Parts: sequence; structure tokens; C-alpha cells
Amino acid sequence: MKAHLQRSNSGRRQAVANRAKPGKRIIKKQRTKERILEVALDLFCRKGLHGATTKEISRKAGIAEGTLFNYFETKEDLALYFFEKEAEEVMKWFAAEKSLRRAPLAEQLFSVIQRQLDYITPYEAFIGEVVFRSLQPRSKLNPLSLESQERWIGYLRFIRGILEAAEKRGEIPELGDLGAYAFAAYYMGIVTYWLHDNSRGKQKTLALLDRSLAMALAILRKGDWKW
Amino acid sequence: MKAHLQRSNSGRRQAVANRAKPGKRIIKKQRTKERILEVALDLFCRKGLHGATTKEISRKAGIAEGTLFNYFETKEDLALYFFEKEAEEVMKWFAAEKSLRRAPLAEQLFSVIQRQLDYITPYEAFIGEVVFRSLQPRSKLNPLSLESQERWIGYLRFIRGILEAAEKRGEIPELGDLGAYAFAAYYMGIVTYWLHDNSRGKQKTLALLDRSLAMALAILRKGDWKW
DNA sequence: ATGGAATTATGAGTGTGCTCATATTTGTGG
DNA sequence: CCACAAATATGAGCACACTCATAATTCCAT
Repeated sequence: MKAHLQRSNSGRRQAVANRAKPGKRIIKKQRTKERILEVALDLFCRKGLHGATTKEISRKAGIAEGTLFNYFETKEDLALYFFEKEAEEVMKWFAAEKSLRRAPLAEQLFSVIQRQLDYITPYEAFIGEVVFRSLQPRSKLNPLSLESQERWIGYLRFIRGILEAAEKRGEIPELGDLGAYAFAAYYMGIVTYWLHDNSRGKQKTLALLDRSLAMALAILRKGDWKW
Repeated sequence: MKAHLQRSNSGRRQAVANRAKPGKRIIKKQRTKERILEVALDLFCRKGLHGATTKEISRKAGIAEGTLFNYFETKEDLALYFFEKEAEEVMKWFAAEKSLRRAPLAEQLFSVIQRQLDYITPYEAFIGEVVFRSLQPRSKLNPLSLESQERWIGYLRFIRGILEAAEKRGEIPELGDLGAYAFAAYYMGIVTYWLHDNSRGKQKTLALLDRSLAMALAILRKGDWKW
């Protein structure tokens, strides 16, 4: 088991002791991370993931080339950070949005996806290069296999929760794990469509979302499918 | 417009003139390509796409490092070759299999996917690293964007053809381009599931295929969805 | 304040995928 | 058979992502 990043045990003591003093180290660390992310976002958008080099990112962030890798294991991880944050963000948002709690499933899912798409809009230029790689397991011979899968576990549980609630309300039959799994595949399809959608305000994608979700749920409601 | 590979105009004259004499060049070329593919398949399976190096592939194939790139633009392209060949293969097979021509759509699609999965079984260890990259557009800033999309056009047209025939038979409503598009997303989901399926003979995947296809088509048959 | 431990920064070094000017091989017309 | 052109092979060289031994910084007990 390798520790890819230089790790610290800080924070544990901090959390217990004085919470008003963040400490010079933590502040610096956070500032550096923010600078990296800021510069990386700019370069990824302008040059794409492939076109932007870690050397340039480091230079413009004012750090040494090696320092970058103390913050992100790989360049790909750096790019994926934006995608991961978007998932976290939407989960928080959904938890807070109480009016959605009792809305019909179609509306919930539509809102979730729409919100996610909104969120990744600034990353449109490079997110396509990276999204699918995060989904895929690396080679089974590669020790990173599990790790890359874990990225999605939190999100899948989130979706699973939404679906389970709908199952309990009797909106849809019991789908089990496959429900969230199917949704993930569906979401990936939507993102792909979205990436190629040149209509104003991505209207076409929104229309497709609306129609396809309505259709899928209308169907699930009708039949009594036994899985 | 760059020509990435050293190209030849050979073959044109050959085709018109003497077809019994392949010519030393063409033979050598083909042999080299075969050796590369043989070695690459072995190494990709044993070490994964990331673990196998172009240096080792070249060495074991008995060619210089640079020669490899006269045959395949990138290492990724080399790996994708196996996936592309599989698509070609299944299209040929389907065209030849006359009994399938008038089979119900579910059976057709099931057969197609099952055949494709069978075909990629030897590549299981590394295909996951590569499949999704071929689907995705590279960055819009990257000139390779269109190219990587073109990989799928042939296959999508093939699926489109099958769906259109079913539309004309009245099996399903008219879906337009979205039909093939949805199928591709579905297929990607199945492949992902297949990659993680450890059941004997991938039974779970086959069961899922069966159920999900039957369900999807039963649904499409029922409603009169206007797109 | 001070020494020492824990943490973070550094950049020369490594092996990689890939390029390109050059050399070699193959095909063709005289 | 011989020049000449076209196609193909070659490997030194390049920029890249990433590593790691070492240096610099921060923290804390004394």
C-alpha cells in the first residue's frame, strides 16, 4: 500500500484544540491549492487537458514542478477534481432543497442533472477528455483499479437513495442496485449529448432530458417489472 | 491537415494490374503489422495498456521504436485496433447471418451484443482502459476531435440500419438518430457491467442483457411515443 | 529563544510516447 | 542492368508526466 501523497497528521490536534488559529502551514497549503486550481482551470479551458502542461501550471502557480504532485497525484486527478467537486456540490444542494424532497421522481432527477450540467459548464472545453476515464476501471493489473471506482461510489449511493425513496412511495418498482447503475449510464449518455449540443442554452439537451426522463418513468410506472 | 502516417499510393495500380503478385513491400508491411499486433496483444493482456511500453513492443516485434508509429499513430490507436476490428467483424457477421434478418429486434440486438462481448473476451484485461476514450471527443481545442468521433460512425450507421428495419416492420416507433445513440449508451453500460462481472461465463451480464432488452422493447411496443 | 521533529518544497533525474531528418529498401521505366 | 523515385525503416532527440533524495520551512516542548 503506497502513500502517493506526502501526508500529514495535522488537523487532528487542531480540531480538538484551538479552532480559531488555522496555523501558517494550513493556510499556505490551502492558498497553494487554490492557486493551482485557479491556474489549472484557466489552462485546461484554453488548451485542453492534453495541451496544458504540468510545467506551465506549476510555473504560473509559483511553485516548483514537483510540488504540484504533492497536491494532486496525477494531472488527470487535478482535472477530475472539478468533476468531483461538482458531484459533492449537487449532493449538498439536494439535501438542502427541501421543496424537492417530496417532488415526483422525474422532477428530482431532472433537477439533479440540470444542476450538474450547469455546474460543469465552465469546464466544458476539457471535461470530455476526463469524465469517462474516471468512470472506467484501469487495467485489472493496475493497482489503481479500485481507487478509480471509488470516485463514483458516493454519487451512486446518492442516486440510490433518491430511487429508494421513490420505490417506497410506490412511484417505481424495486430496481435494486441496477437503478443507480442504469442512471449513471444514462447520465453519461446525457453528458456526451450535452458536450456535442451547440443549440442556444443547450436547449436540445434539456428537451431530451425532459422527454427521456418522462418516458422512462411513465414506463416504469405502468408495468410491474420483476427483477 | 497533417498526414500522420507515412502514406503510400500503392494498391491502386496493383488493383488494376496484376492481382496475383502482392509485391514484396505489401507482404512485408502486412507481416510487420501482424507481428506488432501479436506482440502488442500479448503485452497489453499481461501488463495492461499503461504497463506495456512501445519500446518493448517494438523490440519484441523486431522493429525500430519509430517504425511502430508508421503503423499506428499512437499507442492508444494500437489498442483500439482490436476494438475496431471487433465492430467490423460483427457487422460482417450480421450481414451474412440471414436467419437473423427477419428475427425480432430483441433477438437481433441480443445476438449482436453477445457476439461483440464474445469477441472482446480475449482483450478483457485491457479493453476497459481504452473503450471509453474512443467514444469521447478529445478536447475541442484538439484537432483530433473529429477523427475520434469517426470511429463510431460506421457502427452507429449499422445499428441505425437495424433499428430502421424494425421501424418499418412496425416493431418500434420511429426513433430517428436517437435510437442508435441510445443504443450506444446502452452498449457502453453493458460493457462496463460485463467488465466487472465475475460470474461464470458472464451469466449475469447475459441475464441483464436479456431482461433489459426485453423490457425496453416491450415498452417501445406499447406506447406511441412521438419524438 | 532554541533544538529537534514533522511537514512541505525543490528541481535534477528517469523513463515514457512520439517526431523527424536521414538511411535503407523496393518498385519502375528505359 | 541501371538510375531514379517512392515507400518504408531507423534511432537519436524532444517534451512530457512523474519520482525522490535533499533542502527549507513550520511547529512545539523545553
